[in-house]
Amino acid sequence: MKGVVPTKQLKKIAARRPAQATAKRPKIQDVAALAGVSLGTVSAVLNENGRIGEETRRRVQEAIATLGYRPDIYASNMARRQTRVFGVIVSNLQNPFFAETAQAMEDEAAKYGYQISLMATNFLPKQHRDAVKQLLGSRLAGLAVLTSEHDEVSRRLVLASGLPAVFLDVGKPEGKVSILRVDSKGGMSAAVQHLISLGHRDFLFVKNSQKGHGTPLLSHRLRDQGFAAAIRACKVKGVKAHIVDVHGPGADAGYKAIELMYGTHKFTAVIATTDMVAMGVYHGLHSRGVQIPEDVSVVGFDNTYFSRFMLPPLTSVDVPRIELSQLVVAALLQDEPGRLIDLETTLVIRLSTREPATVQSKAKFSRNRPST
Amino acid sequence: MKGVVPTKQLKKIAARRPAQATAKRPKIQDVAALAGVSLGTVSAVLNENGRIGEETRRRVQEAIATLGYRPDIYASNMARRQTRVFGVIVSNLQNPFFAETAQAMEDEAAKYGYQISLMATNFLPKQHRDAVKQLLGSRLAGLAVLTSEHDEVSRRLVLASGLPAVFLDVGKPEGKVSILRVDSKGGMSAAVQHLISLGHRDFLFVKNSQKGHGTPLLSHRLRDQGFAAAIRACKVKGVKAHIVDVHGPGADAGYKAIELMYGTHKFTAVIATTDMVAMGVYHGLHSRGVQIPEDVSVVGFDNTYFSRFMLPPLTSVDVPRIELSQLVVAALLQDEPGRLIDLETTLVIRLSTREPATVQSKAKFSRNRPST
DNA sequence: CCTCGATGATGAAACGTTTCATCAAAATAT
DNA sequence: ATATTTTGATGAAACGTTTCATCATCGAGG
Repeated sequence: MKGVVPTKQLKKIAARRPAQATAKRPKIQDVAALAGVSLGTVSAVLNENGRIGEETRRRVQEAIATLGYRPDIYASNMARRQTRVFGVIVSNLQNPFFAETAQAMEDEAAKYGYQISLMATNFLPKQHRDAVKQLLGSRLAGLAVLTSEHDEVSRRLVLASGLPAVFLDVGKPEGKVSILRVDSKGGMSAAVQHLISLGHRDFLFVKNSQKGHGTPLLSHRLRDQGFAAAIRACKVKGVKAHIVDVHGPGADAGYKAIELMYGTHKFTAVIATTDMVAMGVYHGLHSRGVQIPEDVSVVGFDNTYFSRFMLPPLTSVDVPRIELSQLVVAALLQDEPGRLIDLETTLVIRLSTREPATVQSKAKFSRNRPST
Repeated sequence: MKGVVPTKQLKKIAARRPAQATAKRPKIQDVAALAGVSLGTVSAVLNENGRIGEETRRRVQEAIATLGYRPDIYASNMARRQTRVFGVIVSNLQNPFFAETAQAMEDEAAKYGYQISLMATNFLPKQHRDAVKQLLGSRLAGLAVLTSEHDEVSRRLVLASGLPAVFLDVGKPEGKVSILRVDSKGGMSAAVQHLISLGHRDFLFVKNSQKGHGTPLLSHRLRDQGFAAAIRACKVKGVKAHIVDVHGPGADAGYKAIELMYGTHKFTAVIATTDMVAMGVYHGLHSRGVQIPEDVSVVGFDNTYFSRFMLPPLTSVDVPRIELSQLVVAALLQDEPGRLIDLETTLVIRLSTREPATVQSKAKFSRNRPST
């Protein structure tokens, strides 16, 4: 609130802001005139529809080039009653996974001349619904809901809009709504297998569901289920798992989880539902003097850019952002009945996982540490 | 490239995509009819310009409410020949500082009914220029260039456009271009003072300028200068500083910097030009068995959300994102001659800094560490 | 030579706003 | 009572595209 100009006054300015006398840009008319053709022809060339003769096309393109003409997307959108914008809803740009995904979506959409309108829900059901409403009200070409905390109301809004849409993880394809199913189960399974093969038997799984006001939100449900399934499916004797669910922003949740569980419960390996959560877990363990991976192994989920730089580098389940965005954009573009889209995950093993202490003592690993 | 539908085919679809038969929404006409007034009156009410009688305004607003009318921004933009969108250029969404700043900008702009069009340059001069061109070509209401790698060409493009703009750190106010000067000098000075008062004398400063093809880019120049100035200004005897400049993405650069300097140069404290870089520094030091802060202290710059969760939590210079976005948005809205805008920074002290080893041995600190 | 279909090109109408010159009515001054 | 100003409301024109029914041309088939 230190701004020089009070908010209220700015609001007035914002509303009245006069139309800028922009340096005038060429319009289709100009192109048409220069090329010696009609309006409609130029439009046809631009949009590659209709039939255009070879020679005409060349002339038009030449005219476009010499004038440096670029179509006015607002006029275009208005005439077509349909924008070239995909709405993208994410939970939280703070989380690098979403930041990276948003970036990937933008790049991918740009390939086809589409733009992205990005909204963050910050895990608040109200913001989520508002975002959906606002986006639906703006003539989008498609909507990608990349949060896993859905609410029924907004789901139905989207469905009713008839807009091509992609939801993450939750629900069934219906109308034009496709479901992108990240193979969380497979990822979790790989993580559990990996830890078990190292000799771990006592697990702590840290969930981070975000509680809405009324309905509990379904965030990361597939991951939770995947973990449970992996534990169940495991043939090895003596495997035990504690599950703890903490609310709040990712990293803080991880910290709290350790606060809650460490000391009172036995575990040699932690699986976090998110790299962010894993970060908090690191912090929690570290502040209790627990060494990773000597004392406790940790696995994350997302494989964000940062996981490489955590200390020690984090073993994490990779959710490929690039491919994800390709699949989503393709689905939105095609504008066909909703279907199920599957996305594979892979476990990336780094230094945060190794044999548990008991096993370790036999192997006698020792880390490169300076004599103090 | 695993998408089910080949890119080429998608491009065709993308171009031809038929106008969606959207559930038709009320237009101004409908509102006018219901309220029993004319088009222009409704428009006047909506934009709070012109003179409207009390009673009329009420009726119109009622009609708007009952119809659930929301103006079509595309038609509006077209008629006004001016959008309510601010262009925002950042370096890299991977970097949490930019992600958080982008979020803050979006929130702030939304308060005034404005939107954000976000572009990332990934430190590539070509992308930077392309972004500027594209944004300038789209009837923006203003442009914020929040990267510090400017290039002269795009600076002039912006200037020539006559658009209200804000640049970060570099250059002089001119035309409608304001300069937002983050007090990097003050921040650096605080960081250096802090370290010196702890007893440090041998510094390593890690720059991360991004080299363009032709011209070297000016990223973080103020921070570099701030560091140099702080060292120079310091009255204490025996202060020495090494400066190393590494290119590439932040965290990787930090790692490389340590690779280059550790062992061959003497330093007890590292100041990184960025939290991201600091992260890489952590990694580099750690992999050489160097303890933070026992052996080497580290200071970052930005104070991103993550710095709290690094191990140990990172001492960092805070650049307040919220206030930054308020200042920028205010400047863009006002649309007045460019001026100099100052933004304060503050040093946030966490656990990554303490007395250097020699001093420390006297004090006999010891960390809470479990007996292995 | 005539007809027909295919191919190319045309331009008027529509999209949903904002703007602005103009008008009507009411309030005020003369 | 008349002239003048103020206030409030009007609606046509413009914004820059896309769309689509229509027209012109040409080559082929009869």
